[in-house]
Amino acid sequence: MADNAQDVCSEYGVSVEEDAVHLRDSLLEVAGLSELFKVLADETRTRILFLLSKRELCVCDLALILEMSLPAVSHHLRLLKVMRLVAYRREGKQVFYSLDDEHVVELISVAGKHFGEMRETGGRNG
Amino acid sequence: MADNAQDVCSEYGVSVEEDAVHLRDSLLEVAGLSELFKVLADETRTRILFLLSKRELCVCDLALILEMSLPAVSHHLRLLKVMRLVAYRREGKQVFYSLDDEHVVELISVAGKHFGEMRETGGRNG
DNA sequence: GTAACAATTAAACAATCGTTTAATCGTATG
DNA sequence: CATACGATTAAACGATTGTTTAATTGTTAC
Repeated sequence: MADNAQDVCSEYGVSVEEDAVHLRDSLLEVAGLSELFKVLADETRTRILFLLSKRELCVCDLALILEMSLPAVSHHLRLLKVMRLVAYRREGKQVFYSLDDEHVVELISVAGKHFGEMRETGGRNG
Repeated sequence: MADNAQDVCSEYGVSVEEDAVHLRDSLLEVAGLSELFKVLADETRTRILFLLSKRELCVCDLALILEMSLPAVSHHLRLLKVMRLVAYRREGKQVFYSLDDEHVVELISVAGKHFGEMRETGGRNG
């Protein structure tokens, strides 16, 4: 019967019908993962994490480099703290942040590799 | 002078001042990467990509498994097409989609590893 | 204690995003 | 050609998100 059939919809393909349960269950494997991608979905946060992977920086340094307002930077750092991606320590009036996660750089690296290969093969020019 | 100094701000730390240029330039390395993370930032899209990494599926199959409306699924697939992450072929009335990118599964894998280790060490309980 | 600076927080606003509903397109069938 | 079904598109709506502005907290120096 339908062994590797792939249609379902109305015409009772039944195909996936059995697999549907299995496939739906398998979604547990990726449950919640998008929360991490949400963090990197903002260009500013990707930049912050990338900078912090190079060296420890205080908030006003980041604001200077990124040419952004202090509250804006602080706002992003708050999320990074909640997600436990950065560590911070107070030194006088300043607060220094550093990267506290090993997977972030890996994710950035893979994404970079992706667009790198994209440019070689994919490009939409001739 | 300031060699590994890390303060700047107003009190003329000058520290990063030189590095600021270098650090700002280095941001080119991560320019645009968040576009890929934006795709995965939505739980539904992560699920779709994950399902397509397991087998080819038509739109109504996805709608069935994800328990979502057809337009909603189609809407997400549109973005995945634009981003060249999926391939598609028409077969009669149905359109079958499949994963057409090797990095997506890698990203999902790393994210999964992240939360996996998070649960071991990080947990917010004692 | 006051002043100055770094940082955080809160409220307000614009902009973006995802779903729904309805309409349209494409293909197969009678 | 009309009907049915799968898929896409468009408009509309609600919800979320990121930045700005202003106010507040924490620390150092006078």
